[in-house]
Amino acid sequence: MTTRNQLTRNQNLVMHALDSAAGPLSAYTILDRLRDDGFRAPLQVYRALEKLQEMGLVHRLESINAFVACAHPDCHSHDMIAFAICEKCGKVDEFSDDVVQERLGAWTARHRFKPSKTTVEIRGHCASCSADG
Amino acid sequence: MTTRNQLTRNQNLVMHALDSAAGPLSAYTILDRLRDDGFRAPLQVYRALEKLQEMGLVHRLESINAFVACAHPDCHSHDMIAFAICEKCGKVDEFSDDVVQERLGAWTARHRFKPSKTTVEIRGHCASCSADG
DNA sequence: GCGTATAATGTTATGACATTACATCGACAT
DNA sequence: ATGTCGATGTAATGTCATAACATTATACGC
Repeated sequence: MTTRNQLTRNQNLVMHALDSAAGPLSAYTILDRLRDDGFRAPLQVYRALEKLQEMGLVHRLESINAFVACAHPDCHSHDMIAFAICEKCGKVDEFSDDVVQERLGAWTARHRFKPSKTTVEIRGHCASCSADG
Repeated sequence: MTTRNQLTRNQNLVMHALDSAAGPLSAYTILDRLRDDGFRAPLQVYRALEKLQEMGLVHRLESINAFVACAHPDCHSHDMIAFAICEKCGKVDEFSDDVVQERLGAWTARHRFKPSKTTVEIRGHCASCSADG
């Protein structure tokens, strides 16, 4: 976690907000939670999030416009990360699948498509939430 | 294409706007293009889009907040559809992959996760755009 | 035809998410 | 001290999506 120590104040605050959260947070929710720390404008959050994403410490969930702390020690080891997002409780499971990665890679290679970012997000109900009803 | 004939006026207009477009359109772009046809408010577009998506005639691209006409005669034949989206020219390729579907299905089954919607979107540069530079 | 239930539409306002533009500050090398 | 570069502060604006409520169209049993 060498990168972790080089974070700026704002990046640290945002990272901590995500770490302490049970699930993903929207940028504006993060903003609200950091009001007492001096945050005033969305841009302070978005700028920090951008850097944290570059460092692989945070992921953006495209399908729900929210951000989540990376669950793995170092996410840079995978190109593609998949998410299972519970629409009831908000819990997010992060996983990677080499076969999926391979297949998508095969498609892009075959079509000479140069991928820059791949999104795999499954929304639904997690085990405990679908048990509830 | 039986469903196609049962579309309402608004649904028809939105469908036609997407059909005539080279690539995906945002809801507000659709709205602008339908001003002359009497469209005034975003909701007219969003309501039509919602129905068209239910019928499988239109897909929403989560990662770019845009909508695209389905490329296949009947998309209901697949649970999961993947998209390759060119960030330069906007071209979208739609495909499905049984192996990917299988693997994601295996993961959700193993974790007793009940999926409702799955998003697979690859952003990058298409063949012709990456050739350009 | 007539009443009625249901779906679709029109309109205004508002909520939610994200970026542009520009000024300032701090660390650091020259 | 000064130029440079990255981070920050702030206001304004742009973009995407839905809530709430009134009205109109359509289908269907009688």
